[in-house]
Amino acid sequence: MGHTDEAVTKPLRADARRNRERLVEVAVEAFSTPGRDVSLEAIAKAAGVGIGTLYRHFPTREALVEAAYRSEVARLCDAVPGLLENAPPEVAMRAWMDRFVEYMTAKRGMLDTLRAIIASGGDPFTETKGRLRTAVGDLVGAGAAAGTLRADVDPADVLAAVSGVTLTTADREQAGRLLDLIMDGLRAPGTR
Amino acid sequence: MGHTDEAVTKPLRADARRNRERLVEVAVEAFSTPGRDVSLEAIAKAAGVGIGTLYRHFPTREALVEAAYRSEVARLCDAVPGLLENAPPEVAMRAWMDRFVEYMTAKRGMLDTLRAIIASGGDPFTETKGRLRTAVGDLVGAGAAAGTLRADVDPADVLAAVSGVTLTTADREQAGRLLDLIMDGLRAPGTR
DNA sequence: ACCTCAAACGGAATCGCCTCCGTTTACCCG
DNA sequence: CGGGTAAACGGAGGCGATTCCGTTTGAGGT
Repeated sequence: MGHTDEAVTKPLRADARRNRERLVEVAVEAFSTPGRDVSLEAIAKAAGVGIGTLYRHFPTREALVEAAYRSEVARLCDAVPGLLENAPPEVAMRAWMDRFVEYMTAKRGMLDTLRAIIASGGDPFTETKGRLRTAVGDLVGAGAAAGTLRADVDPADVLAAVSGVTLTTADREQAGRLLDLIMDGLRAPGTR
Repeated sequence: MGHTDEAVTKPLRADARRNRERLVEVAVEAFSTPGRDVSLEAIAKAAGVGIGTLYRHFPTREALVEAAYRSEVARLCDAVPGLLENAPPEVAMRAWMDRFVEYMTAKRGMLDTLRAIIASGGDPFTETKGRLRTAVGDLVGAGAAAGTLRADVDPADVLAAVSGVTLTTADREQAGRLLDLIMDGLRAPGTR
């Protein structure tokens, strides 16, 4: 009755888990380059497994893309605690934004397939959106607690702003400048 | 100045036109059976042409489906004058409804691909809808002029009603009874 | 009637998707 | 520490899509 997935997932054999991870890893890499459409066989080979193995783990191309997508989101969100440990919140926030740009860039290569997933009834977004919101919320919260970031910021707004930057900017440099701009707006009054 | 397509279409060689027609014909037939997904090669063979010929005329599967769809609509609309010549308007209307049911049945087999066409930006409907409206309008007009059908009927409503019947009924017999019912509603007062 | 040539034809060849099944291997148990 | 077993592996094979190019043919000009 869970709403997200199965609590009864069997422990998966060691080699199986290894291969699955390997596949997602390669898939992220492969899908990140836009324009190139990679064959599943190529991904399997790059991951050092047979095509059959790929298909057992991901019965359809969509399943693989979705896994790759989720994996990227997870990496992004999991990075937050580490960033907060090693730097003051406002610096962590800025660093996280940079990662976000990378993440969105990767997503572009998957866009077509993600569209297909949506068209066929799936919804890869609602879950991941929640996770992202939480991640930003943690950063904002830490900054507010430290007094360096404004406390009245809606994480969703930050997300939207950063998304906008990645979608509209051409190169990294420009994106960096815009992110700096956003950061300025996030700082608590008097901490400029 | 046409808004629908190219006024500069070259006259197409005789054999080419023959083959194209043949292909559409076979495609309609093939797509009309739901569930069966026909290979393009099968269609080509059934039409007695090589696979290359099929691809030259219809570069993608979608192009073929759309052509088949348009062809069906055209057949349906073109039938109206003939029906009106050989029968009083209310009888012609009823006969046309029967044909409409057949047409919708055929469309079901194409539904998936039509969906795909829409998803990729195409719109196979607006044009055909207009043609259908005109066709029904002619039938209604003739009936009104003859005094056997109500004059205040919106063709779009008739279309909607008949569509509803085809979508909800299981067998021909039931559909026939419902169409009779609709016909009754269309008759001019006192002509029951 | 014949010639010419662009248009049209057809199908072999290539490629990716996906299935199926014989082989290998991790893990548990005595 | 073997031994058994179910899980996992891997790739050959079947199938459809799509391209490419050598061959055929309709149609206009002489």
